[in-house]
Amino acid sequence: MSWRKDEPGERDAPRSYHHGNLREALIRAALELIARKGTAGFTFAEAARFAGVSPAAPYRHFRDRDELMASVALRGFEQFEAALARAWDGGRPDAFTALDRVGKTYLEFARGEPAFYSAMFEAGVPVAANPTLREAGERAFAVLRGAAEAVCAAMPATGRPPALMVALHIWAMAHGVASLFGRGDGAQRALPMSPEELLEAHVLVYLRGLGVNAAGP
Amino acid sequence: MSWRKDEPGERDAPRSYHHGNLREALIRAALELIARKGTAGFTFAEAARFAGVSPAAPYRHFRDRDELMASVALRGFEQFEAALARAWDGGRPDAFTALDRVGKTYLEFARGEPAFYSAMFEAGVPVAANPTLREAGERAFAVLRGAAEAVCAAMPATGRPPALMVALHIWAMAHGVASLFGRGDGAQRALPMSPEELLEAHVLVYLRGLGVNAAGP
DNA sequence: TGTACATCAGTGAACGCGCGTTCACTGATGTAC
DNA sequence: TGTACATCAGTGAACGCGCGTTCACTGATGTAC
Repeated sequence: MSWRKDEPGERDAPRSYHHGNLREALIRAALELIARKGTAGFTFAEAARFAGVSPAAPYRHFRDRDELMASVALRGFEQFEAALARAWDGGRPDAFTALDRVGKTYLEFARGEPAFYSAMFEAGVPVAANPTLREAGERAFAVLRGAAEAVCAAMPATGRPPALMVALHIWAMAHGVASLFGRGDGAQRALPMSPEELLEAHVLVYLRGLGVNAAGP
Repeated sequence: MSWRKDEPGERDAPRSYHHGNLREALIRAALELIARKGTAGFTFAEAARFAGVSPAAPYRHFRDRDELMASVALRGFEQFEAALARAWDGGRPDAFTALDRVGKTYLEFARGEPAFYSAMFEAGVPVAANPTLREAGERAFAVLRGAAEAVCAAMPATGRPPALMVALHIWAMAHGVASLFGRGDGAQRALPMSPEELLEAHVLVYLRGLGVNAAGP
């Protein structure tokens, strides 16, 4: 058609016959379309249109829509891991302060990246069946696992709960609050407090139940 | 075509020109199709085919696919409420035993009724924007709220947490564990314990954190 | 009890549309010499 | 430095398909008298 794109959002380089980085552009197109219309209302053809290429072009990079979707989820897990690791920051200045940051980051990701979040947790992408995806998910979980280990290490040695269980509980709390109350879109419920406050209180009660004094020395 | 249906699953009455209860049949068809292929892979036309009627027939009962989807979610909330209320059973023989049953029932529903669960929580149905749906969701939540109140009533009057917060926390724990680990389909992660055990331990630690001795007298 | 009529649930044929997918192609890029 | 060639990313036209939606219709049901 022309040298210009049909859609905005891809201004990085002047288009030539070769796109340059269509694979990336398609992932970003998918993200944008999922954010706009949910995981259901997003098609391979539309992603191509959004990226400004012919409907046949995506086939050079993805076998089908599902593979593109899986790539979005993979990218999501990678960014999720990075965000959580940044928040954890080696457990500085102490495990409880850092854990609180991790919780807030979890909620922030769910709200700020609803497309990633949907692709990772709600779109029915078969994470367990895809080794690359599963490992990316496990790397993200490993951050929570590390945090749980630090929390457990702060407990008296007798009666320490298994760190893995604590990590799974932390994950469930963050995921539960994020899914139910912390999405950007309309799935909001009226709440007497913010999701952040709700999660913070939840973790505090939980840690107290473990026998930890999270308020610090 | 013939007197027989194209698909099994609808044998209740011998079909005549009038279906008899097409509205019900369409909801059940939607459930079956969602269970098979997820919320995305289910169409209005296919639901009609599954119910054994022409593609125009559903328009007598639902404005469009979204309205059918919302009806599925509504039915889901109703059944969810009923199941939770049955499990709670007025808090007998004591709040903690009953709460444990409620948690197990939450997980059982998520696993046993994945189509309802998806429609209610993952399909992007705008629950908050639809009064009927929202109220049905609130009635289901009210069961958890009642359980939380009973748990709080078992605490010493000084330092009782707000029952609403406790209810939201219970919801988040159950929902988090169910969503992450307790779905029937492939979204399973390898776990060192069953979702039921994980949730039970989670609630126990949480209650201990509230200062409650859930092990009973 | 029987007949006439209004109602309305479901029919079936038709339509336009966008999607997924394929194909032979073409233009840009990189590399060997 | 320049030329020839291989590679391959993206084109654009084409297709079959199923979906959503509409329409005038028809058969079943219920009700008034």
